Amino acid sequence: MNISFDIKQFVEALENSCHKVRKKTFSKNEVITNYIEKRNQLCILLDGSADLVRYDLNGNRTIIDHFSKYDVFGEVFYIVSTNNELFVEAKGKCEVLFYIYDDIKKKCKTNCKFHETLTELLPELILNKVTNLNMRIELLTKRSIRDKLVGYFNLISSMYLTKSFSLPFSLTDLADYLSVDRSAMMRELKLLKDDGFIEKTGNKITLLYK
Amino acid sequence: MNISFDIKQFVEALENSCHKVRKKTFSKNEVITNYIEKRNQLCILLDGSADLVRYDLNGNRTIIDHFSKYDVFGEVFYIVSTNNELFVEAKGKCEVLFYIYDDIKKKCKTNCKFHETLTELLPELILNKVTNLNMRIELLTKRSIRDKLVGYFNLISSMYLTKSFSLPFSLTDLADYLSVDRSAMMRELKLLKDDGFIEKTGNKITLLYK
DNA sequence: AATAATTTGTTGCTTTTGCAACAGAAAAAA
DNA sequence: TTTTTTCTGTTGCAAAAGCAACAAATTATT
Repeated sequence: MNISFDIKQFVEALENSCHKVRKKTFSKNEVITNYIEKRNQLCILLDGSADLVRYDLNGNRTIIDHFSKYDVFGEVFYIVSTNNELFVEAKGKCEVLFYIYDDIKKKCKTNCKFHETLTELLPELILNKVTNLNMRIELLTKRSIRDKLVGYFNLISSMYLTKSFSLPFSLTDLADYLSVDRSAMMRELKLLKDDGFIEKTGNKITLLYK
Repeated sequence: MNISFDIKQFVEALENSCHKVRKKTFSKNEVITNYIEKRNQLCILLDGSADLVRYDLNGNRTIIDHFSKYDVFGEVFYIVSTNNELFVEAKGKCEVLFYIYDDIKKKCKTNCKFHETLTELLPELILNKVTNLNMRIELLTKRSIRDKLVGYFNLISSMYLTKSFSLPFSLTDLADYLSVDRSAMMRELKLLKDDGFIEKTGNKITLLYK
């Protein structure tokens, strides 16, 4: 996305701020943070990729959100309801910046550059988030697995500006992201292939339509 | 929600701003606005209720979002992709404020009170939006109609702080909101009733569990 | 390099959901 | 008030999705 430059500014300002910011490194499958009521943490993924995951009472795993470089997450962006364990897990080596959001409102006495950058960039940062959430909702409201898959492929395709791409997810994770049964999704992928809509080798997809 | 006071401030500042703000009234079923690429309009619903609606290629109607007093909407919160007609329709008499977002960034020369209030309140406004979107996603990721219904009821119940409430939707609209077939939803509602989980008279629901 | 763990691909069977159609109730319009 | 329109409630049947189980392939770990 074209906000990466702004984010760099933001991160720099945050790191040089008068407030306490923690930076930490994680390796694959480690839990980066879990969402706790009222804490209002704001995290920035400086490097790597991670998933926001929930397990429901039936043991179904859902990938609520997928984060890559410079994405933001934390309770700031999510009201935590007690009956859902939410946590962010690293998909590989990750570098993460932690910050408590509430401090942003309390103006520091020295009126540092940090607050200036923050108030300027935060809305844009969050709007970017909103856009992602809306795209997600658009996918989830599709009525069939096929429509979800095609919708997702179109999204990736228009993001990378190519009809041929590797999925940023494993197929198992993609099913959890689209909130469908994995084997049913595999079946549908095969049908899409048989019907000549896509080509598929491993998790490399080529769109043949339009 | 507890942001209504802040929104009032916001609206006041907006109306007295140095920029062009349009206010307009709509009656039931009128189209308040449709989402147009790159316009970046920001709207505030001053009174009434309205739905953000999409019709897909198969003619399925989906209620993407439901707005009530002081909710914000517009392209600012949505990247418009060409293959989806998105519009907001009034569910009854509505009063709406229109504003073009891009003007917010361009600081006016006179450094008016408006910009101050705006930069202060906007992040909070949008965060509120994010929270709603996340709740929506949580509902949509539920794997069955029953889970979606129960999830939705729990939400309403905890919002109104009562186990007995009238649905803010017609049942037809609720199905579109949960993105499921209406008759299948009706069937599931009946099963929930038969299983003793809920009581239902018209669109008044009472939760019997917990 | 060998072993263990995870992911992919497939399938038969069951359950859930969607579709279509219709009658009655309720709400809106004339 | 009467008529028209929309919404609710129901059902049989068809289609889609979920579940479970397993082998093959791929990827990590030792």
